[in-house]
Amino acid sequence: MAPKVLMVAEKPSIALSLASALSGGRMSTRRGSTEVHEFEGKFLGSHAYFKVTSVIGHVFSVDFPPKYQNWGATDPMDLFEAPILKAEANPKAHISRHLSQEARGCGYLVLWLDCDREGENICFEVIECTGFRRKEAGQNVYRARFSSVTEKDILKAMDNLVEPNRDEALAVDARQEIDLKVGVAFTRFQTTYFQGKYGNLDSRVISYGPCQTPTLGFCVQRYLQITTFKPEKFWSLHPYIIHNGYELQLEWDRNKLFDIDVAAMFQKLVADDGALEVTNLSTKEESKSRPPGLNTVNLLKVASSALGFGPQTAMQLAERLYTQGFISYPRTESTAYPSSFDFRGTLRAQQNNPTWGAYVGMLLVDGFQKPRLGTDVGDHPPITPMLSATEDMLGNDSWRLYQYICQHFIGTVSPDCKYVRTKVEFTAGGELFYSIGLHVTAKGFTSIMPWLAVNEKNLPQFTKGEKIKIAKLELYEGITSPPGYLSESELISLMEKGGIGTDASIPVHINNICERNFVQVHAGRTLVPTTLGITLIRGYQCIDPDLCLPDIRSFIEHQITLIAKGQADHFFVVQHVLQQFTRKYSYFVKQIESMDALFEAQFSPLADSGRLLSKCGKCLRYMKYISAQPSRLYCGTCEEVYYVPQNGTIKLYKELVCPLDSFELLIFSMAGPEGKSFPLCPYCYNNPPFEGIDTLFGALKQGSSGKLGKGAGMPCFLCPHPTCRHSMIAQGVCACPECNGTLVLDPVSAPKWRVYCNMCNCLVFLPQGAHRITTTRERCPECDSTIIEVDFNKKTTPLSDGATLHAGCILCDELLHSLVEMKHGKSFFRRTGGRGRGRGRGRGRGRGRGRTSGKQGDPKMSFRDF
DNA sequence: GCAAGGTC
Repeated sequence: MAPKVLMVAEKPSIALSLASALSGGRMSTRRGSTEVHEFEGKFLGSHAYFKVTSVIGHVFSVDFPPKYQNWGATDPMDLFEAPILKAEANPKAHISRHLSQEARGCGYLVLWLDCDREGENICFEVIECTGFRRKEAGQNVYRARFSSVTEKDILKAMDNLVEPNRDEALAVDARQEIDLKVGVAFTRFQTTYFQGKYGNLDSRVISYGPCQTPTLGFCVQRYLQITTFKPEKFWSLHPYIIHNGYELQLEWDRNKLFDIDVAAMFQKLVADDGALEVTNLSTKEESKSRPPGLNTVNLLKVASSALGFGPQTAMQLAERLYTQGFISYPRTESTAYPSSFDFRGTLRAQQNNPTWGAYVGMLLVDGFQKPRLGTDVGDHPPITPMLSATEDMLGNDSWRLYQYICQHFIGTVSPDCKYVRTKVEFTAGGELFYSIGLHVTAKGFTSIMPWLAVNEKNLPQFTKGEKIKIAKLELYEGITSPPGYLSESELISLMEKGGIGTDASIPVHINNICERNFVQVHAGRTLVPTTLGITLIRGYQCIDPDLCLPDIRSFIEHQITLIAKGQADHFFVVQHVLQQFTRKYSYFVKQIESMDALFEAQFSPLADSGRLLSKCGKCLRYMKYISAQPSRLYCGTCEEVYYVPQNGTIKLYKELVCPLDSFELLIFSMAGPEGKSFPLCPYCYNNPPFEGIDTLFGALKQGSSGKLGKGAGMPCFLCPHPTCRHSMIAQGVCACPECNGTLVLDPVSAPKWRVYCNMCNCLVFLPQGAHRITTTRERCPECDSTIIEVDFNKKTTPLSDGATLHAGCILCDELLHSLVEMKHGKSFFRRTGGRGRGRGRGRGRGRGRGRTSGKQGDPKMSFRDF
């Protein structure tokens, strides 16, 4: 039987290209976790059956075991020596299972992962998943090394299969462990230290990372340059002449002087002379080079500085253009085109484009240029257009990015821009002056990239030795000015130079420091650090400047490169680096007070923050509500903090009190018109009073609503208190038709009365405009739902005799049922939570909510006709 | 609630 060969690429697009190239397009494709392309062909000289599939980036990512996940119970110091686990990076994609299934019965595994360290690491993840080399012998693993995804390179790689490089893969393992331990330890420590102390410190997490912190460092460094800048006056001598009808201001050879007396002395010398003598005339042909191919980082810089798109947005737009077939793969470091690149074909695709088709047609006729040599990193070719498009097809934002990519590509194969530069030199009173003229002789690529055009400047004719009267002599007084805030584009350059992040992760790091409220993006996409960002960096500078310098990344990179090159052992390198960071960490902890001194000067203590909101059940004094993230209540008397749900508004709930702990109840309203509102007791929310409540309602902890977030405690709609009128027991109406949850009455939803599910996003509108809707203690004899009482508005009451009061079951009462309307949030079809996590237990007991089947059978069915 | 790196 012909042997089976499994080939695995890093992403679906490469699997497709590979399969197409190797099969000559004769293959069959089936769906799976990722697509699988199958065909027959030759492998190592004999007939073989091929399957080509892919992963989607890394299969695994590292994390700490569960017992280290509890912030309160883990000393961050212990993280350095903690074990680490590899878990599937995207469990929903089931890549591991996919690979193991596809590998079954295969005799050969060929690894086509990207040819960089990360790719090498993924090779071993794939080997792990397929179980190759573990089961029977006779299984062979090969690594294909390809420098581009072209048919030529693919075939060449097939003929030169090698072994995967374990050292390179181990270097990545080392980086993962180091980044995890260092990042998480510092982040947890400084978050818990500062978060608990200051009220107006607006950040849920004060993160630290060997990439994000130096990135922030760059922004703050510029900020400090600006604030510490001392403007200085300077003076410059500018003679004006009128010659052959031109009025000209000449430049001074000394440019500027910072001493007015000396400048004035030169002014006098020149003025006394009164005339300028032309001492030299020179002309030179110069050229401005067309750009090399476009890589990701340069695309991001232009997108930010010229198009106003942040890196994250730019990448999203590029990604979409790529999947729609308008541009080539947008993540590449290379600026050199592969030798086989089809310039003519790529240009031809654009020759009918209404915007630049004419120019492209001209290039095709007159002959286009070979592009400049760029650097070839061996990943992907530069970013180029594929299909021609117009603005109508793409929409404004995509179009602008696409337009740039096209202009850049066409620019790379256009002629250089040629111009003549004329310099005329003068002397007067012993001082030298000059004027420069520019005359473009061939626009070249600047006709397609007009913003790079050379500005023409005409000069009149001069003759050497000629003397020209000075029309006016100006002693210009200027003042030096500080640089502007760091632009995003400058930051990207600095990161690239400092080796901070990669083309794919640079946008993520920038986004991170924005989201953590360390910097803000201002007009012109400049990055302005916040008080928090500045204080953090100044703190690191006080304690251990290494922590925020780019060298911290280069140090790690350098160390793991030793592993990659086989010059050092993985274990010892990790141990050594972690030892260094452990020392840095413990020194940082010891010295944290010097950083805290800076925080004290900028932020106000908890006791001075927030506004009085509700009474503490322990001391019966008012607690303060601190709205800065993470929003929380602070009891100054008990010195206790009670977190509340985030991303919404919180109000006192009619001075009602929790029967369990005497804390005053609050009403939390999620943002948005359909955001639900619910009561909660701050104490119960932080300390769920019923044992097992977190496992019982585990689905909520998973963030079924998204808004409550992980670790959310127990709002009243989850409370099983049998008599409190705010509990789920009292406010629950019936079972959720969508999940295992319970529909509860939104107590403050008047006049748009509604019930919502306490688990998923199911929303049911009750009779609108009613004066009052309340739950009763009665249950429906048919379906066991809670009977609700509706007090209709006098004017709009649907009751025949003008009565306003009506009680009934929303499922079985004909009138109520006809007035009820079901809505969903976005995820109609998604079952959040999932069944069988222990929920349902304890529910339906006592005043069960419609789970017991009445004559209608499954209550879900009754929602069909809503 | 935490890092950085893939890719979607």
